[in-house]
Amino acid sequence: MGVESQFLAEYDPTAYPSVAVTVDVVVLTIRDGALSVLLVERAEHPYQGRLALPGGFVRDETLDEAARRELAEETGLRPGEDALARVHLEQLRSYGDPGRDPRMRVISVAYLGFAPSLPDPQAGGDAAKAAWFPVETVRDLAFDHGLVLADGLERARAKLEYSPLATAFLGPEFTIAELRAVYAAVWGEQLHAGNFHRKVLSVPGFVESTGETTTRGGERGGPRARLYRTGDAVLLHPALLRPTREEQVR
Amino acid sequence: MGVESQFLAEYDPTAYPSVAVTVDVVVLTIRDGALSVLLVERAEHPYQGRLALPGGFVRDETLDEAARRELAEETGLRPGEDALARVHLEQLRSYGDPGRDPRMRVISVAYLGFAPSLPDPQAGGDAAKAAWFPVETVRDLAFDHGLVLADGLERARAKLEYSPLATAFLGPEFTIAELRAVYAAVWGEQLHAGNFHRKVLSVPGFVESTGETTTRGGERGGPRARLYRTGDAVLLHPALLRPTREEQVR
DNA sequence: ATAATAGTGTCTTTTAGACAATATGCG
DNA sequence: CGCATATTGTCTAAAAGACACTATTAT
Repeated sequence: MGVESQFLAEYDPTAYPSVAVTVDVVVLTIRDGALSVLLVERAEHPYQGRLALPGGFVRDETLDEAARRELAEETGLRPGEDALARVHLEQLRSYGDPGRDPRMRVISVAYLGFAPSLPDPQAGGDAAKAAWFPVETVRDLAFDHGLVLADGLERARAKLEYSPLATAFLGPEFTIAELRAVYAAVWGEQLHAGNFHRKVLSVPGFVESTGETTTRGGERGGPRARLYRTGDAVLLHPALLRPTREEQVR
Repeated sequence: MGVESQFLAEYDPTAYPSVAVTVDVVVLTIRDGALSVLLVERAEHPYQGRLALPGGFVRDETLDEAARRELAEETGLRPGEDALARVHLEQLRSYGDPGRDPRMRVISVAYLGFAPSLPDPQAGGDAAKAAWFPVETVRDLAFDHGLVLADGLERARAKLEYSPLATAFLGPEFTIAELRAVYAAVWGEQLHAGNFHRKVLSVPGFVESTGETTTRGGERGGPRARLYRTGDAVLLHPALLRPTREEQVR
């Protein structure tokens, strides 16, 4: 018995109806100080006209490649472009409840992305209207994308605690104040400037100095700030914990 | 244009060849003090005779249900059984590289389980030989299951730090020493008894006293230990961090 | 000049971890 | 009895967090 026919014998199409696999991407960025997510307006049924996460079917490629391809298509960035390469992408989790898509059984592998400031999306080719939306204003997404977004936000908030990925929201050089603004936007909390500053510099490998400073002070005054780039740490130790949330413990 | 036909128009079978979706389960338990994983011997090609994670095709059910069903089938536990209900199961991540299964494109949604001591698996019905193996002895798994297992172990180790899930490896009542043995087995490190004891009791909601003690002391002497059950915390705060691994930070 | 901000200093509280001490109960 | 173990005590170091202070620069 050949491998193929044997497999098909095990694979009873009645018991296992055909399944589609898609990737959906939660790409986050900071725009005007607000944590924002890339959404597209659906052109077709179901959920026509509703906002949804960018995504599409997986082709003959890895899941990671599918996620990056979808991201490129929806942002209108060229695959080789530097800005695209600087987006951090990681798998979030998969969603496969029967009925989550009314058309057929669809398993969606969701990805989470952290992007530096990007140009406004160009509705490149077949892509529907895409735009950045502050996450606080988002509601009534298509499919179960509201749940996916919520899971992505929680992952992002947790990730900033123990990984240096906050720097993925910034350019190659940044000030401690800019880094603090990322944490404030993602966590939705103000952070104490002095303590944050000392803490960041005390974590080995989080950031390294460039030796340079900004060419001018802040908008409303203040000294020039030193510039840093991302260090070589992959884990923050000790971690930068969110302000105590005793309430959320139980 | 109907919803179905419209979908099919978008879904070009050339560009998107048919895909199978499976669940694979990394179930961990503590046996004789060693962290162990449930594996099955493959009866069929490919990888005939090799050990693999238990798993199978997703039917008309949620992914979570599929994982619990596969777990029940491979352990021989009845679906309604109490022991099965006490197994903690959570989604790990998905694996979908083209070529990871030589027969066709297979996307596998992996689950991670924490089980209390279970009876030896009964090769229930069509299930292949299943048994528990100490994770340290495992090698050469079928497919990419070695990678899946490694990811599951890392998740389990991290999870013990900030969640009370270590108690899922134990019965409903346990001593602090038993809990410490779980941490030692999963992390592969000895922990200081005195400091561990005080730390566990200091974390709000981690464990609560039953007021009872064991009926006799340890095998080789010592006083009777107090018994505890799992508390109502879902997050440990402050967390129980692994002994410093400065080395692994970069 | 005024106000805002970068960066540093100081102090208190919490937590981690090393180590010791005491009491209990098995063989 | 002798030893292993449960539990508690003590002390030190690391880290978190509150708050104050100085220097710098935009307006």
